[in-house]
Amino acid sequence: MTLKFTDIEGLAWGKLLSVQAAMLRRLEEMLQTEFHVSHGEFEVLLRLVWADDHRRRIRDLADASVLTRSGMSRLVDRLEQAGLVRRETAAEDARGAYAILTTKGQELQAVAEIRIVELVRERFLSLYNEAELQQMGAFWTRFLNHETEHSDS
Amino acid sequence: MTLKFTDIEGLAWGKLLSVQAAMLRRLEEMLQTEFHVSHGEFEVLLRLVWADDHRRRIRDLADASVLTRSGMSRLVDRLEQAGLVRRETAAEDARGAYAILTTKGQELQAVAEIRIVELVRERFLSLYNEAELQQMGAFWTRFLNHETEHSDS
DNA sequence: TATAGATGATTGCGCACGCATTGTCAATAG
DNA sequence: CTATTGACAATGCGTGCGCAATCATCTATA
Repeated sequence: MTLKFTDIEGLAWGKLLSVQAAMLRRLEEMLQTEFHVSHGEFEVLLRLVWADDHRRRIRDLADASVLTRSGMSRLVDRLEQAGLVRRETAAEDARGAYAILTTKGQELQAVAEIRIVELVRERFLSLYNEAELQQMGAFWTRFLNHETEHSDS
Repeated sequence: MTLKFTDIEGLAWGKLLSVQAAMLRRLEEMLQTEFHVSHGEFEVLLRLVWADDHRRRIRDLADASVLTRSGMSRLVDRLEQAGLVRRETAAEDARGAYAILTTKGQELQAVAEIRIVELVRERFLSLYNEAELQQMGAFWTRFLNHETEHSDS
C-alpha cells in the first residue's frame, strides 16, 4: 500500500474527473444559452416528467439531488418564477409541498432532453461501441451497489 | 437516431454522473473536516507541489482549473490567509503575480494527499482489478484526446 | 517613440448555495 | 386531550463564485 497513485490508478481515477468536468461544462453551457435553465434545474424538470401526475414533494427532489432542502426550495422558486412549475401544499400532509410540472415546463423539458441526448451522443457515447458502453455501465453499477450497501450516510 | 437514450447509454452516461458525484462528496467532506480546505483549494496546493520552485502564475492556476481568474484570485486569498501560500509579483512581468507554496502548505498537501489516496482506493479503485482499471483509463484517454482535437474552446 | 490594443490581477455587484433557525403540522406517549 | 418530539418547507445570514469594470502593465504598429 503505497502513498501515491500508480500510473494505472491515476488514469482510471484522475481522468475520470476531467471527463465529467468537460461534459458537464458543455451541458451547462448549452442548457443555459438555449433554454435558460441550469443543469440542476433541468434535472428537476426531468424528475417531474418521470413522476406520477408530474408532481414530487420538495423533500424527495432534494434527497434525489445534490442540494439540501433549502437549496431545492429556492430552485423550485426559480422554476416557479419562470412558469415551468407550480407549487401546491400537500393534501395528505399540510407540512409538505408539491412541485408540479406546468405544460410549459413539460414542453421545455422535452425539447431540452432531445438536445442533451444529441450532445452526449455526439461528444461522448459515439466514441465507444456497444460492448464498451455495456462494460462502463457494469463498472458504474458495481460502484453504486457497493456504495449503497456499505454506507448509506 | 432516436430521441431518448437506450438502456445501455443510460447506464454508461447517467450513472457516470452519480459515481463522480458520490466520490466528490466524500472527498470534499474529508478534506473539509480533516484539513479545512475545499477540494478546489487542495487542487491548487497539488499543482504548486508539482511546479518548479513550487510557484505558479495565478493565471495558469485558473486556466488549469474550473475557476475564472477572479475566482482563483480569491481562492489564493484564502490560501494566503491560511498561511499555506504566499504571493509575489512576477519579476518578468509586473502585471502578473505568483502563488508560492509555503512550508506549511507543503506539509498539509502531503498529508492530505495520503488521505485522498486512501479514500479513493478504499471506495473506488479497490472495486476493480488491474485490467479493468486499465480499460477505464483507456476509455477516458480516448475521450480527452478526442476533446482536445475537436474543439479547444 | 508614441499610442492603441491586449493581458494579468483585482474588486463591486448579484446570485446560488449551505447552515441554522423558525413556523407549521403530524405522530406518539401519558 | 395534551404535551413532547420529530419532520417539512421557508428564510436570514454568511460565503464562494462569475461577470463586468478597473487599474497597471506589456506588446505591436506606425
